[in-house]
Parts: sequence; C-alpha cells; structure tokens
Amino acid sequence: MTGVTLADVAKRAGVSTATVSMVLCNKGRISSSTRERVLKALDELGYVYNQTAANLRNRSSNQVGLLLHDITNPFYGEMTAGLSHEVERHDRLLLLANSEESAERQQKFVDSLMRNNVCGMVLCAARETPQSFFDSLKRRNIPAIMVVRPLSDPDFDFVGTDNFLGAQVATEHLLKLGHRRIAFIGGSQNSGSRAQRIGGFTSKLLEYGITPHSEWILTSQASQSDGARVAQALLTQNPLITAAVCYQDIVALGVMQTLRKLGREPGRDFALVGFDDITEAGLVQPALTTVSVAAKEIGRKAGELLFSRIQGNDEPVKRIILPPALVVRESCGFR
Amino acid sequence: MTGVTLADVAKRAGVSTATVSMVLCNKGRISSSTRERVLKALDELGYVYNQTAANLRNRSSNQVGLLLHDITNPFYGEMTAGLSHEVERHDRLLLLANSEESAERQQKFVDSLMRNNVCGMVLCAARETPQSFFDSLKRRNIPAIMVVRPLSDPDFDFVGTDNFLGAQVATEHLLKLGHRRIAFIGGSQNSGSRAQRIGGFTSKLLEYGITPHSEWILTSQASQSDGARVAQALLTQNPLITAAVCYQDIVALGVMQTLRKLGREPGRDFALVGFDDITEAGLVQPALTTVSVAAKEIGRKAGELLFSRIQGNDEPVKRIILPPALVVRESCGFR
DNA sequence: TTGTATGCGTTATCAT
DNA sequence: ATGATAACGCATACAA
Repeated sequence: MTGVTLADVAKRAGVSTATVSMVLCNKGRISSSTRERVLKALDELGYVYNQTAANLRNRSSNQVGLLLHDITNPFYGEMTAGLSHEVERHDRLLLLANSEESAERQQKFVDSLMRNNVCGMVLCAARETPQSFFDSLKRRNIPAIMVVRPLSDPDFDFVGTDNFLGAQVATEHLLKLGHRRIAFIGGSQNSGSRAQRIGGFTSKLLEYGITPHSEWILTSQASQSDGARVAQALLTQNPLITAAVCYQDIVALGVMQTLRKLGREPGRDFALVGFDDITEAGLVQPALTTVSVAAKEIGRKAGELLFSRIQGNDEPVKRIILPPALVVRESCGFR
Repeated sequence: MTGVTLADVAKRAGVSTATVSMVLCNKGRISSSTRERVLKALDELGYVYNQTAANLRNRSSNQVGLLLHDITNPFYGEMTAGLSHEVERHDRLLLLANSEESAERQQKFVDSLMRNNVCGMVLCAARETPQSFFDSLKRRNIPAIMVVRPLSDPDFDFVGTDNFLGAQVATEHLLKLGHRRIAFIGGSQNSGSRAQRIGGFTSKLLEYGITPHSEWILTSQASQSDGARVAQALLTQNPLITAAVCYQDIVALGVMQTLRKLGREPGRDFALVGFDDITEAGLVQPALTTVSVAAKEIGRKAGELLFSRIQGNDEPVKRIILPPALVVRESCGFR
C-alpha cells in the first residue's frame, strides 16, 4: 500500500477530491485543462485506486464467487476457464473456493463470500448439501447460478448438460450397431446426473422393445480401478453382454482393462461408450467413443446468465441445458 | 444485501456499536450477559458482517490473488488446490486470474488485484513478461511469490521444482535399463524450465559417456497432438532411438499414440518417461512412468511462504525447490 | 465493562 | 465547471 489517496492527488493538482473522483470515473463535465492537471498528479504520485473504499461507498462489489467441489478435476478446470473469461469480460474478479465435497466447508465458504459482498456466485454444490444451504442463499437474495449437478433446488438458475439426452444418444448408437444386451456401468447411487443418464439409457432400451435388467446397472467409484472391479463380476457372470454405456470415461477405461483380462478386445468383441470426453478418451487404444459435455461452454453460459441477473434481469428461473455431442471413435467397432 | 448493520444490532441489544464490534471480534472484555444479548440480536436480525467495511477501516484485506496462465492445465489445477487449501487455513479468500499467457492481460489482472487491495499474491508469470511487470509489483511492495517458472526476477520468493535433478533421475532410469539412444521431446524454445530439464538430461548422458544429439531434442506445444506430431518425424527418421524423456506427461501421451501408429508398443519396444505426474499418467495403458513434481505441494508451500511474508517475515528472498520423485509405472517396461 | 466519537478512501448531493 | 461535505459500515482510542 503506497497510501496515496484521492485527497493527496487533489491537493497536488489544486482541485477538490470530487473533481479527481470525476476524472477517474469519467463522470460529470470537467474542463480538459483541469483533467490534464489531475491526470498528471495521478501519475506523479503513483496513485492506486482503492476499490474497497469505492465498494463500500457504492454498496456494491466487483467480485463474483465460484464454489466447486473439486478444482483438481479437469472437467471443472475447463469450466473455470470458461467462467473466468466471462468474468474478465465484465471487469470483475473471481473468488474461487473448493469445498472438496464437504457440506460444512461449503457453507463456510458461501458465508464468507457473502460477507465479502460478492455481487453473484456460481455454484456446483457438494453432494450432501442440506436444504438450509439453499435457504441461506435465498435469504440473502444474491444472484446465484447452479451448474453441472442437476436438481439442486428448483428456485435457482441452472446451467448444465442434458444427461438424459446424452445417455439416449449413446444408447441408441449401440442399439443401431445391433447390440441388444447392454449394461450401464458406473456413478454413485446418490448422484442426480447418474439418475438422469440411467433414465436416458433405459428409456431408449424400452423404445427398442428391450426390458432393462436392473442387475446390469452397476454403481462404481469415479476411478479406473473401481470400474475394472465392478465390470469383472458382471462380465464373467453374464458373458452374453456385448456392450456398455459407462457413466464416465474413466470408468470405461477400467472396463477396457477387464475386457482384455477376460480375453475380449474392446471395439471388436465388445462395444463401449463413455461420458465426458476427457483427454484420455482420444488417447487410449481403441480410442473411446464418448458423449462430450462442453465444460468450457457451461462456464461461459453460467457467467453470461449470472451477469444478466446482476444487471437486473428478473425473468423467471432459467435452466440452460447444453446439448451433448456423441464423439464417435473406435471403441464400438472400426469401420 | 440485507442491510443490517452493527448499529441496528446495537440498538436492538441496547448497547453501543463498539460493544457489538467487540463481541464479533472477541476483543476486549465484555460481560457474558451482554454478550448473550448481542448474540441474540445478531441472530434475530440476521446480521451479515461487512468485510469490505472492515477491510477499509483496517487498511487490510482478507484476500490473496493467484495469477496463472492456464487453469485448464491439470498441473495448475492441482497446484491451485494446494494453495486454496492453505488459503482457507488462514481464513482468507482466493482471487483467481487466468492470463492465458498474455502479458497484457496479466498486467491488467495484477493492477486489478492491487486496486482490490489483496494482501499478497502467488504468480506464475506469462512467458513474455516484461521487466516493468516485476517493477510495478515491487513498487507496491506487496508480498508476492513466484511459482513453477524459474528465473522470473531474483528479487522475488520462488517455489518450484528441481527440473535439473528431475530430468537427471528420469534419464538415469532409462540409462540403467540399458537404453543408449534417448531423445528429449517437448517444451517450448524459450521455456526456462525446459532449459533446466535439458540440462539434467544432457549432463546425465555425458556422465554415461554418451554425446547428446541436438537433433534428438525436440520442441513441441503443450498438447498431446503436437507431441504426436513432432515424434512422428523423429521416430520415422531415427528408428534406432529406443527411449525418450518427455518434457510433459501430455507430450508423452502423444508420443505413445505415434509409437502405436508406427507399430511399436510403448513399454515393450520403446521406453518413455514423462514429467508432472498428472492424473492421466496413472490411467493410460501402459501407465506412464513419470517425474512427479508435486504440484499440490508447490501450491501449499507457496501459500505457507506467502502467509509468513504477510505476517511480517522479512528474511532474505527465498527459493524453495521441491525434490522431484520418479514414479515408476509401466511405460519403460513391465517387470 | 461499556459508550462516544472519529476516520478509513471513496462517491454523490448540493452548492457555488 | 468545480468545491464542500456527508455518508458507506466498521474498529479503535479514549473517556466514563
């Protein structure tokens, strides 16, 4: 802190603080001669604007918050980049908080963001978020956009991807290739995204006159090893299964491992579709066919919506659902 | 903004604002009876502390800035998580800015962070950062820690990894496995980290009596596809090369692709070591042997040092160099 | 132990 | 076109 204030500059330029302030904000009409003088004084003194004071006086803030549960996940890294870009475009600053999936820390962060007067926030809530969390958010009445995880609370704007449709597209792809015995592998029991994907999966099966087997729908951790583990049991007991939709790409990678262990070659003896289009998907052999959910775009759209809310847009609650895209590679057969 | 202030609470509780303030900060001695009353009023009114006002009054701030050039890069995601954790431990908030490698935007961000009065910052400066950037930072005299990219400006604290040693360890690993024709793939021409890694690479070759071929040292973008591209030319023209140290894991992943395209199986016909130990490294097949630079730890250490500076530690400039660790997986052969 | 009064650096209202 | 001054919400020195 250099400590140079408006008053110092004013004295130096031989004007009032009001004048300096107006020069800084380009408000009011000031003769170009005094403007010159002020500008010169500003420069000579190495003045640095005190946003904190301005925020207090204006009862506003130039900061928005982003609450994530795992910044380490490349998907959220992408999303953050998209949002960050939008935030910059609006000359705001981004406050980042990482709940690491703890409801307690999440609440702490949001409280902190509120104390810091953020003008809005983007949230990907932890899985076990209590209703009280959303309530406290509403009470303060600060613009907040939920992202990625569906069904947080219907009163909030939401930006995410169409899990249902994504799973439908993935499933139909397998169906059209002639597969009839298809499993769904991965995701945790209490995941809303997973519920939607399973919905897309089963609905499409039914559309083709196929009754979904609930024993062919497996949960797993979000890791390759656990994907491999759960697939092992399923595929040894049900060798007639010829394809699977996986909840995540990483799970699909695990399934690939298991297939090879069982002497079956993915892409030839078995068809596999993943979800997320992570980098590795294009890398493995055979390259993984997957549903892409455009993480960066989610961030960008969330920012766009947030700023429109900040600027007073009071249309009814919005749900922006980005269309997923099937990225066809090699894991369902080469042609 | 609910708009409830200290004064409102004070009135309600029948005390002065000073008392309320003291209750909030746990300062001064206040009878437990009035404390009760204040706490009750606080709660009833749904008071929310105004950090902005406090910051102004205290001539301080509870925010630290983090300037990155690519939040999308998993390495920086990890680092951010480490720093974020440390920031939380100190009850501060983290302002994130993404320069996308533009010196101009970077300067804009830092100016903005300064106007917002951050109490400190962690910086991974853009590659083409002009000296004026560092000068403006020094002028304001705000604690700043440089990370990852070496040699920014000797007057700043630095936290990074030992690139030289890391590359030596990686190279020696290949050498001990019997490889004698080893390439170095990746990194951009003007990268300081890369220069250090090449130093480790060549010095170790020389130690084993091998003369480094400059044509076997390639630059590439930090992407899988470019890694694949540059490897293609090298490996078709020099089929006798049996191993490579890659500047980054992502580049190594690209090289894997190329190898397969050329009918060579990584881990069997060719040995590969990466750098960074990103999540994908453990996921691909064969899993990538790599030099871990403990991204999270860099973030944590940077935070630790930053807060010690903020608290007044005025020891001479520090350079914290974290030891790299070779993570042996499968890409140099299974055993 | 608690209250009074002042100032942090800015902006906006009202004069001039 | 510009100046004086009163907030913004809080913390603290000092008084009581």
